Amino acid sequence: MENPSPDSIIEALSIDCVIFGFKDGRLDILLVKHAEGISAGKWALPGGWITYGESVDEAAKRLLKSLTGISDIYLEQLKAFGDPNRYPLKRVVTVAYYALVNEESYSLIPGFTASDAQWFNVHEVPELIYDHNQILDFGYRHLKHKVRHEPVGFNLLPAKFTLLQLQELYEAILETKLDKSNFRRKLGKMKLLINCKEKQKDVSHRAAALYKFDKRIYVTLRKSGMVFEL
Amino acid sequence: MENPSPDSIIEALSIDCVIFGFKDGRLDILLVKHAEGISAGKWALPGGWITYGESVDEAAKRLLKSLTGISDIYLEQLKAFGDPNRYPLKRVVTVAYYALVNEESYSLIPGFTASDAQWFNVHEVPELIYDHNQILDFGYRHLKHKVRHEPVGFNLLPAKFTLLQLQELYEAILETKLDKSNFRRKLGKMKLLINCKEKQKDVSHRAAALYKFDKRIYVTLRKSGMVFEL
DNA sequence: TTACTTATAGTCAAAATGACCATATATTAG
DNA sequence: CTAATATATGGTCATTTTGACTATAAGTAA
Repeated sequence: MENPSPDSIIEALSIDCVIFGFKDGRLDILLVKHAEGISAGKWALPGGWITYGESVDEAAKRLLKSLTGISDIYLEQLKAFGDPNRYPLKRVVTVAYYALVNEESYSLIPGFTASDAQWFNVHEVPELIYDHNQILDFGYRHLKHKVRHEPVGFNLLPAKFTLLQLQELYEAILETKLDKSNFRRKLGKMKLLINCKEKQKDVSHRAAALYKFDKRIYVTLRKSGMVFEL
Repeated sequence: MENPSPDSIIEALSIDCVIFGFKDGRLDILLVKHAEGISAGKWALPGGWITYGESVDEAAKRLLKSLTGISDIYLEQLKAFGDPNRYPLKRVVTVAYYALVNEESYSLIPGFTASDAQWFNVHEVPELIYDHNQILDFGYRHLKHKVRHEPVGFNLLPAKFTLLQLQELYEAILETKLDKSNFRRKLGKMKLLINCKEKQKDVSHRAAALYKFDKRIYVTLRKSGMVFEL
């Protein structure tokens, strides 16, 4: 049994990406509108086919870039979805990825198989094709869980951020209100943040200090786990 | 493009299971010895092919049962492994599952494509076929992480167990020593355990109380997450 | 009876948490 | 210039949780 050529697709396998963005205190999700095929005109998670020449991880990166213009971001496998009837035309198992991006850093470029690419508030998502709403739900639950045990949330912020922005991010993901003072104290003790010695600009109130996170500690905490009970 | 018949296999997709067991304070992993094919005589994770008629989850259950005789256990998807060269003959993406079983409750029955099925101490695993050592490593790391945030460890114990057994389980998984008194206090406050009002039997020392876990609280803690820092 | 093993309960200082309060520093309306 | 109003930043304090120990109880085995 020989493999087809490296750039022909594996019929039974696809990729779908659940991409979270954050802006103005709202958690968003990136969707594309299909331009062709049986799902033309409908909203969907960005995705596509895996080819013989690339790993599944590489396919996810490639597809995300070609559909939205986004590259070099936090992208991690979520789960394979393998119900026999999830895709109408034939049997396709899809490997879902989830990604965290700083929404402001990217301008969306719909790829040539997508007629549109747009951010949606995670609570105002339209009906999606196939089982994509299910995949999205799974991804959101996963993010909620993960953010409490690993410092992944930082991928959603710009490189330099204020403590309030960070707090609002956690509030948006976890859907709770947090005490400002206690939040700061907890982060202080984690030693995860480095004060940039800079101030916020163009705000109509006292400017907050800007922070970035310490990559060394970040890696340690991702491996060892942490507790972010709030 | 039509699908083949429901019981023919999807060429590009397989399943592999990382199955953890626990006995006498040791964490074990279940391996099978292949009886046929290019990997005959070598140890591997239990696995096989997915057919067109079943979901990926169903395939995992079916394969685990046919290879080892084990059914009705905690089985959850781990991750898809999709390196283009992971399988020598053709391009195959495998979906790995991990399972937790009480080793004493099952007698292993090697299926007809396996010549042997055996428990190995998780730290004394032989060289496995393909990328199975990698998959196993990933599964072990996953378990270590998960056990601290969800009460999944209980699936590795018999229905009724002593607090010392539970502690030894955590010690084996996390590779640490824990303080007995503090461990009990922490568990007491979680309200996860129910005292069976029975005593251990046939031990040559003071008999310990037997506990089972409260399924209601168990489900709550699995959803909401918990903190089991030790 | 004594040694040995594990069970189970309790102590106590240190650290962390949760619910507050107080003050500082900036902008803007009047 | 002054007051109103945003947000920043730091602090208090009672309560809870942790970590490191100590002490006693209840069995078996020699």
